[in-house]
Amino acid sequence: MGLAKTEMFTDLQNEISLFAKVFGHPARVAILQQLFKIDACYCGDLVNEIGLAQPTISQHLKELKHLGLIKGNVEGTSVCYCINSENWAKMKEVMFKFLDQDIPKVDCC
Amino acid sequence: MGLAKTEMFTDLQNEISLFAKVFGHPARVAILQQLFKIDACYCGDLVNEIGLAQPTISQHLKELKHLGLIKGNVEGTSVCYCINSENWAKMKEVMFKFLDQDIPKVDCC
DNA sequence: AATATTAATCGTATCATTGCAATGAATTAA
DNA sequence: TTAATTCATTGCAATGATACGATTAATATT
Repeated sequence: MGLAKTEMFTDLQNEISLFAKVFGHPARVAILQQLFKIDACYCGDLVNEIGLAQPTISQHLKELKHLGLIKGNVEGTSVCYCINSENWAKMKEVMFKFLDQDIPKVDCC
Repeated sequence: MGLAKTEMFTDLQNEISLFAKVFGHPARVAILQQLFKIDACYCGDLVNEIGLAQPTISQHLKELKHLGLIKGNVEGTSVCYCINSENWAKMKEVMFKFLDQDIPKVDCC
């Protein structure tokens, strides 16, 4: 069906999967890495840096913005993007807790 | 096109996105949480715990196994799954480095 | 005003993902 | 041997994701 049955999972499980999903494409990973590398970045710079078409980059930026991980600031005809520090920290906490669980001592396999 | 152009990204970017993609579904998050909670877990237990059909769970398990994050051990007619500690640690290191980047002091927005 | 620049949106083609019924494979129990 | 149990695999239908050309919207420049 291509549709995750979110109603049968906990809020935390859905939250983790939503964050993970947005990192599940190399273009969005590349965008975020670039935003970390240089403090502010214009959409056009990302189009040049990454080899995808402008509408494609714009769409990926939209998803990152929708999840609150980046902010966009209109400056004339161009738009400056940057990491949303507060939300990134919140996301990091959620993901760290999930990834950093204690691995069981007993190994069944 | 529904197809990520992996060739235009770095190995690290592709690796991060592959790990993230597998966490991008709440069922797989739930499976992993259960495997952390109880040391060993049979496929049937997961089908009961999570409300999805057996073939669906089996498919999610296959993806987790394919990425090396879990191991499966056949015991008679049932199969016991558990976390692959070594690979989980490797994955954690990669994801931590990505998530834990220094947030730029300068905020453009 | 006319043009140029930048980025968002729309529409669409294509491939991926999800979910499950049906079936098959392997082992165990009777 | 037959039946039951457990899980993997197959095949299909439905939905989601990706990419981009064409267009639109907004601002800046001339």
